[in-house]
Amino acid sequence: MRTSWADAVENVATGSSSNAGTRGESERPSAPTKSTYVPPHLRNRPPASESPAPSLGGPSSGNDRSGYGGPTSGSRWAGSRFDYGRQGYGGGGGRGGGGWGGRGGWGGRERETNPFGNDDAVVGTENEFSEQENTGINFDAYEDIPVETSGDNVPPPVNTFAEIDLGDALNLNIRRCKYVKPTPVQRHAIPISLAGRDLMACAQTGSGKTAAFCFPIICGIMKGNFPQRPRGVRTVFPLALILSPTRELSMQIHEEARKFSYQTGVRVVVAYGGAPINQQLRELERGVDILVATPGRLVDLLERAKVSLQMIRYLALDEADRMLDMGFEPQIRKIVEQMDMPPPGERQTMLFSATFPKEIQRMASDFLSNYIFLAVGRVGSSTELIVQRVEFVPENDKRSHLMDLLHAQKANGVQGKQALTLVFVETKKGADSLEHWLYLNGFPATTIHGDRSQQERELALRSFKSGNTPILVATDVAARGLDIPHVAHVINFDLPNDIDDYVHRIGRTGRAGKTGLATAFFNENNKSLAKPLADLMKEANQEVPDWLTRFASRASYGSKNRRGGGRFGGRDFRRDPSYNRSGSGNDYYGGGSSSGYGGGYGGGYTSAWD
DNA sequence: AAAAAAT
Repeated sequence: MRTSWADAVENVATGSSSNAGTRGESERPSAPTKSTYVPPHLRNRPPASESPAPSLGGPSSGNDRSGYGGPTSGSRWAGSRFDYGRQGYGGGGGRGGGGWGGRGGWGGRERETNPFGNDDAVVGTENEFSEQENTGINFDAYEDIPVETSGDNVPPPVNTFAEIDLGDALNLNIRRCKYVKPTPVQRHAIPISLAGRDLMACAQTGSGKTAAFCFPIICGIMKGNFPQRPRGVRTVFPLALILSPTRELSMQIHEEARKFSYQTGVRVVVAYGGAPINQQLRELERGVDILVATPGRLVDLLERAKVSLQMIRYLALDEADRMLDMGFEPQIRKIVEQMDMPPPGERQTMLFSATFPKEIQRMASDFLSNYIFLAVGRVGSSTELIVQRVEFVPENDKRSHLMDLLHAQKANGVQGKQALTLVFVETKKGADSLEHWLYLNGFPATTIHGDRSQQERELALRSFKSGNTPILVATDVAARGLDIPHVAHVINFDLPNDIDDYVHRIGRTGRAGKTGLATAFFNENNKSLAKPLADLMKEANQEVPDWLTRFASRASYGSKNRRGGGRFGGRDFRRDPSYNRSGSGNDYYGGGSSSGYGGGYGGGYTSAWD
């Protein structure tokens, strides 16, 4: 195991007297031991979370679908739940049960862990988990977000969760999550999916889309009557599949989905690379309704015939543009088109993407059936609650400049803890060397990037979230999708080449109703970003320094040729007159660029943030 | 050019 500066620094920060840098995760109090494995998403939980909360829900048997018992008294879903025959060996269900296949759900004596942690502490603790409950949803920022839908017979949006019949169990979890009202993407997407329609949604991270696709899936699985799934074989048959680009994002979706599905009897399992596959296999064999996965690991599982997609009724692709950008298209096509997944029309498919370039359009045509297009405008929080600053910093001055910022930040600490600062750099090597340098200078920093082991990545993220190492140096692995509450300051130590990456990065702050600060170090190497950056800042009512305006006006640094008009990530290309299904390569977004998505963001690309 | 993702 690699010795990490993060470990060393974390120990310093927590006052540990153990030998810096040698104290591995296995020695942490709540860490897994060799005898009892605790999956990543359950580690570091307060002990209270291990037992069901008496105040909410029913007795522990309320999660037990494999027993002989009739409906459990605690669950208001008892009646309907036990009607659809998923509880194994012919319990009280009127449909002559056994439909659960004996291996799904929370079998045997097993108890469902309470994903909310200590329910008694829901109000006003400093517990890091209760802080995460309202993951990044800033409801007030949603009032005037523009939304556009198109397609045949679009179901009308709802204004409250109560208008939708999601069922008592799910409603209770929504309350536990402290969601008071649906976000725009939820208001539109949930009725669409509940109506059984396919959906192509352009929406940003932080718009509440995880719930938007999870609620209908969970609801559908609870209410649905599915054919019996084979048992006694080592292959499992999930009913829903959620694909996402990064491991951390998959973990995060899994954590959220577990909250939404708590005590519904719906079991969510996550599978991603970098973690031992055997533990994930064990989780799968204990039953899975919803599988959350990264593409690589899922392909592995499919090739080993550990997972079959034959029973998939719901497919959700999250951050689809990101997945394409990362070269996952072949794997995604293999999963969706070349394995045993039911074709479009026989499953319900939801495709989420921040942008809508040609490749995504093609994917939408291939994966979706008579879909509804939904575009949600940018979330106000990302631009209005974030103060953006750009400073001209030559390459060689970056470190000392960073030090100045961090010193200033130190003064802003609350409760003896420094405010969380996320520092983005361009390369993995750069991340390590900056972290090392910060460490040498007495700053408690850790780092997250693709060259670190999954264990190190997860440790770094936890350590950052908890405030033990309040400085996180990151590559773009952390740019999108990750929800880290309470990041006070995002520093673009190295600016990205693409304005959308910039937007995603700064979107790590200004979440959950908090204001945020974003500082960027700009120099000659970032010329190409000058114009889009100046435009973006202007539009967000930020102060644009004169020198940046001058850089920007010198324009023509490969002008990005953005289209699509303003506020949306894209538009329904089916509405365009030039669109025809025979597909002559007539590219709505074309702009004459021959470069595809993989060839860098050329003309075929439209930003959600233009 | 870099990053991410299966072993």
